[in-house]
Amino acid sequence: MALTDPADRILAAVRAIPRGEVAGYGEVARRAGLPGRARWVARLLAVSDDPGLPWHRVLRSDGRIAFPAGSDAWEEQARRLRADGVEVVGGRVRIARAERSLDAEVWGPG
DNA sequence: GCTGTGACTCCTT
DNA sequence: AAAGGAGCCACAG
Repeated sequence: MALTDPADRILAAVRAIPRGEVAGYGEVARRAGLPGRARWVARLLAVSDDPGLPWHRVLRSDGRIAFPAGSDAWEEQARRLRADGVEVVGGRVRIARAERSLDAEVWGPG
């Protein structure tokens, strides 16, 4: 019954994020087989006391840190990400690319 | 059991 | 790029 618990699957999905990479809350939820439960992912990370949990690799869907900019938690997450080799600029991770705007792809300077 | 809240996400201005 | 609004789910009062 270990991995049958949704919470365990979510935490497992977070631990599965390789060092140097990041994932969105919604993405983690999807990987755990729980689409639409991004908020639950966030809450689990908040209450989890597992020191080995790479919670800092989980970002918002737009590639930004979910904490208020400048807060202690925000600072620590940015620091941990840089320690992972992830480039953080202005609270945003360099990799994440919002390709949610299909119009820009079709009508923009494509 | 209803209400407010939040480490969320998507769509529309 | 940014802001407003609706939808969403788990939890505390």
